[in-house]
Amino acid sequence: MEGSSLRVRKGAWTEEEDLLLKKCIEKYGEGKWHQVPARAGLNRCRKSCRLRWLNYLKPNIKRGHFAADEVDLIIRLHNLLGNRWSLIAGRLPGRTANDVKNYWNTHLLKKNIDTFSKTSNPKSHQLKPNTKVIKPRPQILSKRSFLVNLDEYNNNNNNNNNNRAETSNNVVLADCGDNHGGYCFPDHDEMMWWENMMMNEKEVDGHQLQCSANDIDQSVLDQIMNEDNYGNTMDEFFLDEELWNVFNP
DNA sequence: AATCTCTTCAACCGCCTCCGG
DNA sequence: TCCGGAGGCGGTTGAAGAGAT
Repeated sequence: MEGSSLRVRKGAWTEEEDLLLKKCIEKYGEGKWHQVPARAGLNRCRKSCRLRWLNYLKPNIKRGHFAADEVDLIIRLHNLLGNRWSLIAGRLPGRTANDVKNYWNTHLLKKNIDTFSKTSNPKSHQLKPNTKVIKPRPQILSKRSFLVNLDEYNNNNNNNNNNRAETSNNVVLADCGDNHGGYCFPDHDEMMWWENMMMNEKEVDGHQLQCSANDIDQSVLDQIMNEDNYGNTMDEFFLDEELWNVFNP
């Protein structure tokens, strides 16, 4: 059992340990966490190293107060996704899942509880008591299975109406996370996609997932299929009922 | 000044999923 | 098919600092 060894150090990290870890990641890159403690000369378990890097040492991590627009986004995404902190954090550049979770628990959770008990202002961005949180089912696809299934999916649509753009299938999202080495939607497309989804909150609450297949440009799909890196690790695909069935016959 | 209480957030823990042997 | 190891995630804890009494 990890962390049960008496020899493994726990607790707050020292500057020296941070430095060792940083140098190790710079030299060998992220990943292979089981090798990191030995490589870095650290008396820490792999999980501790990974966490320290992802939540604290990694470059571009944004520290300090959450801006109003970030808070707004967190509230909206939490409405949609529930406690899927890594997904939410993935839409907030520089913020980690731990940061978002902590912020929610310390700042927003209390607010929501207060809001529930005092008011039901429809214009409020606070969680509505009866909001049904969408919990999309994650599907992990390797490059191979993604391409096969995508092919099947397109064939089905082509058979039906010969025009993907007219399909009613709804793709929910492709989570690329930040560190998976997999495909990410280009910023603009991704932003538009999320904006689109969140602008349609009413239907989302009614469980109709929002991004139809024609919202994802063919060029984006082409890029997925040509992306060499895609699928070496895995990305999650969240699918609506119909598309889920296509991918899981 | 001392003590108590509250808040924050870094870090840990346990669980789940995937992959490779 | 099974099993163990690795990566990753969400929930929880506890130390440290801030504020109140």
